[in-house]
Amino acid sequence: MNGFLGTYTVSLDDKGRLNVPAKFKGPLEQDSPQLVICVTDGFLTVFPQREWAANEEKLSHLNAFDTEDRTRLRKFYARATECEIKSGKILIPATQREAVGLKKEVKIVGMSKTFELWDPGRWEKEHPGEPTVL
Amino acid sequence: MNGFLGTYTVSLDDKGRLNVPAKFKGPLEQDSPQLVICVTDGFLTVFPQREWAANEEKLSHLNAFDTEDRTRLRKFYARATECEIKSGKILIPATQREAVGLKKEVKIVGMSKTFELWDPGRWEKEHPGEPTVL
DNA sequence: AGGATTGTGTCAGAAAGTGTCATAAAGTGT
DNA sequence: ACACTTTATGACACTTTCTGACACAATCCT
Repeated sequence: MNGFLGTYTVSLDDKGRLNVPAKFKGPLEQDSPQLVICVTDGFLTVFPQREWAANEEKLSHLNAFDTEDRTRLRKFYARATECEIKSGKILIPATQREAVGLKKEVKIVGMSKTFELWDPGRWEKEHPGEPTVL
Repeated sequence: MNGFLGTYTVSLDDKGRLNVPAKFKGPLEQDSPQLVICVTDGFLTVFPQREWAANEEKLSHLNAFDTEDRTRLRKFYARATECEIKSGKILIPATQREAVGLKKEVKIVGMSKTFELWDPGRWEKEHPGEPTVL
């Protein structure tokens, strides 16, 4: 498996659940249904559990008693949520949806180890003419 | 489990009890209902029992006869209280609520091993534009 | 002791999250 | 091009979680 590749357009259902494309479903479900969704600059980044842990590892040198370090940790942790694929769908918490303006339609963009969720409008604005592949 | 993640807005009930979000409840209750709440710079830090013990361990090398070390120890111990989750709620002592200006609404901010409680006003002032995730 | 304050358990209604299924659409093999 | 399989969508019923409120217990104060 080569990681998450391609750009899809999928829909959220009435409760804000993402219909995960079959190609992403496999890797996610067999590894572990757990994942972490993090608000980045105007879009959401989805980390499979293992990948999140790897990133967290990189912060382990920071000192939770130091005010500045704590601020950095907060940036990381405060914007994240733990989620799960259930019945092939991922519920994106309402607040995260709102934070990046997700409505009914969502662009899913593979980034190998992780993938991103974009509002199609914002995606087009920041990546004009980018084809939707797959 | 990835520890405490995300930013929530929850309410205190009429007696000042924090309604703990379900995602935080599990870890807290299964580990042990005991926890320690500590006044930090303008907000409260909540340590699950085990995490408190781990931090205490780290401070054990400090010298109780050294003036500076004593000051640091005091910061840690004098501002802390032992609390408990009961019926899924944590009673925040009135003095701690007042110390950091908590009113009806509270921001809960996950910090992995611990989590923080902020007055929304102060949170927004110190973290402008930070999304409320979850 | 009496009254006030603070702490605790519980519950009902509202809101949010979850499982499942029928239909529609897309992809596959012959 | 056809029949068949897989995948995506939308809808519905159901469950869990959150909130605010109430009643009662414990504690403090004079």
